[in-house]
Amino acid sequence: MAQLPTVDDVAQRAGVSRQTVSNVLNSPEIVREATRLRVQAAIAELGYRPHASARRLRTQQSSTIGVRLNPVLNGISGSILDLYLHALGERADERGMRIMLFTAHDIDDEIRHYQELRDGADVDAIVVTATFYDDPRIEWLAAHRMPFVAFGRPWGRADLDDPDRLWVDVDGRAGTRKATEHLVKRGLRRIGFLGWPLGSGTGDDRRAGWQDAMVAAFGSGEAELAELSMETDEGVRPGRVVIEELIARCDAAAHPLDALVCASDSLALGAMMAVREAGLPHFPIFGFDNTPTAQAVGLSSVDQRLGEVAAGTFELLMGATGRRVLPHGSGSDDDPRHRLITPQLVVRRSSHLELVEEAGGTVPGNHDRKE
Amino acid sequence: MAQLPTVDDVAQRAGVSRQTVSNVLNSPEIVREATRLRVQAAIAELGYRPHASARRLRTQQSSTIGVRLNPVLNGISGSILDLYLHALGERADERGMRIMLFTAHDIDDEIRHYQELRDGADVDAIVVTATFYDDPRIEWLAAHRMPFVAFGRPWGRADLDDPDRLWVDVDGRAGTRKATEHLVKRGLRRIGFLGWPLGSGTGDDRRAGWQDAMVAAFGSGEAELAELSMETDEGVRPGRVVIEELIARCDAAAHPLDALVCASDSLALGAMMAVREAGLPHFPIFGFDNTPTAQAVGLSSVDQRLGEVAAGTFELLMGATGRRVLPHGSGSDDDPRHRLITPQLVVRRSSHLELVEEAGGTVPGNHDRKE
DNA sequence: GCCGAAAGTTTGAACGATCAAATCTTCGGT
DNA sequence: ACCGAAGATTTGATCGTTCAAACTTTCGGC
Repeated sequence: MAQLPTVDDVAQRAGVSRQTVSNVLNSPEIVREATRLRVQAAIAELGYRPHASARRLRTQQSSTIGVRLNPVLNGISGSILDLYLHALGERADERGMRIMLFTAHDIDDEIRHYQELRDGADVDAIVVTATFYDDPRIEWLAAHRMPFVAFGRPWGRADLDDPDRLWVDVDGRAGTRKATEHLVKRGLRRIGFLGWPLGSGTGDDRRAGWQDAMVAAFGSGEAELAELSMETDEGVRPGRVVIEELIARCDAAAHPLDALVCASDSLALGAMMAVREAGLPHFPIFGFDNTPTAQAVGLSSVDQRLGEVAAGTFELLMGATGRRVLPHGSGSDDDPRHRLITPQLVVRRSSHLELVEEAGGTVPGNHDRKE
Repeated sequence: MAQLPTVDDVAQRAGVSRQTVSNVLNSPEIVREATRLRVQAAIAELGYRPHASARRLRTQQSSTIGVRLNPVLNGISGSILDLYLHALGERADERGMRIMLFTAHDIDDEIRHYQELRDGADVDAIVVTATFYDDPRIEWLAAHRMPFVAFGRPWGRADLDDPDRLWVDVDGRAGTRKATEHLVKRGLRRIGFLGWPLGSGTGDDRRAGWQDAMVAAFGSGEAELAELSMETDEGVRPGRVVIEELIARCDAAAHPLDALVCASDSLALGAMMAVREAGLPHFPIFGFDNTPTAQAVGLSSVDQRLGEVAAGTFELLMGATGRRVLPHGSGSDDDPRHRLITPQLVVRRSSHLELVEEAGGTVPGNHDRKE
């Protein structure tokens, strides 16, 4: 058999017509059982598989979603998008969807790709990541009625509930609150926060969670909160530098720092190095993102549960169990247009460089504890 | 304009026929200049873009390659496949190609996906990663005459030069040799190697590079090589445990260890922790893979140059400058069927936890040095 | 036993492009 | 001015599938 079998081959074999074969595949319930079984047998015998491009041409659907593969910016945390991608891939498989990747050098380039993918009927929907205030990509997608989901809230926009703006995101505030509460429960009092400069939606959100917990537990006032927190740029080095200042400041105030919650694993790693240098081997630290690095060095962190995020992405695009992408702007009113995932603590034994105290097993299992 | 424009719309606008429009797009040289300009103007005015699925149906080509997105196994080093994917994406864009991702739970599942992608004409070729001895995926692809490139040599096979087996890989041996030579040049004598258990092609290859350099520089014999090297499973913890033994062993022999070359960044990170515990703050260590983690903690490493690997992948699939995938088994005899990329050292100042000695700049630039 | 509706199946057309062959133009040579 | 070949353009068919409408069969009710 030189050629791949087509519907006609199957039809001939089963003694029915093209369309009946097509029906067996797409709406089996309207075909009489006897015929259906005969056709299915023929399909199996010939090893027939529908030709995806032909189907797409006819249905104008690709069963494919497009995702931009962002350039690796920040060493450590860049990988969370990769983890999301992995999770998306698995969920896509369950729904019979595919993922098409593309790279772009800037936003305009990305929009150019959207257009190509749309016009070529290559994708049914787009997943937009790393969204920002007044994102032109969102405007473009909405204007062209292209189905999409954003990973990341439309920070600062009034239209959080705009039915045209589907989004999934991680509730960072709940995450840092959980981390802080965990430290409070362990009897710690002076819990600091190391975050990013004010103004980034995500960063402010994570700081708010720490603040919530501190106010609830100790009724901390503005002054104390300011004394216990610092802001700096993302990265290991900035984290290390700034945390020294914070420790010094608290020591000077005669209320030494007890523990630390950070806005990212990078910052936390820097802080971890600084506290070790400062001779505080058991200083508890929480990172955020639960990156492979955190796992490797035994840093406690907040896991974003990207599997849930990916599942939410498809729910928004295709409904709870649907097998095709819903048109842009549809969706029932009782179904919210977004998903906010609550992250999970991953507590690694001493909340910092744990390995030092461990017994020397050769192939240790996973000691992470989730809560 | 409700519908997207088609070739017919453009043809009508330009006062020519369908086929002429098609020719302008696919073989412009056979169209008279005047006509070509008229058609191009019409294309621009209407914003026409060819419908990818229709083209695929007719040409039986998808301009898409399939890549399996492997599950994140080992925390740190898993990301090198992601980096490769990024690089592939950029090269694909240059060639007008797309990348389709898929996930699979095991090898059989992966082959099932191959079949689907092939039968649906979804992809023109497959990129296979993490290949191993007598890989059934390779057999399947070759048997079904599906074009493919493997990232990773067919270790242990006699058919390294089988024209049916296209592969790209990184010359790990050259990488560890370079790293070792670098340490030799810095005046170090007792340079150890921390690798994986014998029998893994990649691991043995990396060990061989270290051995090459040690023999060339010092004429090291079997005994010394054995004394200076250890094997263990991949991971931070195993690395840390084993390196303590190695240090102790060398101290006992009255020839303390001076430096270390490792088969992975994970092992190197473990080693880094161990030597710091042992009170050796300036002990030079080289990792392998140049992962984000290595970058973050200032670990010297060997960069695989995945951009080059990705470029090689497309050269093998499509020729030096081609825009379409070559059929399986084609390719001229003078063009080798593989690419072996020489990696690059990334020397971070002291070849280990550098941050400690640095001045406290707030937003430091990239201090990595490549050689 | 006939009628009509419902269920099941088939037929022709279409999706939007390219291939192969047919037709029309151009143009140099005699 | 005519011929033939090369160059440029058009026409009909086709890729494999699904849609829409036409057609055939089944079956309950009177």
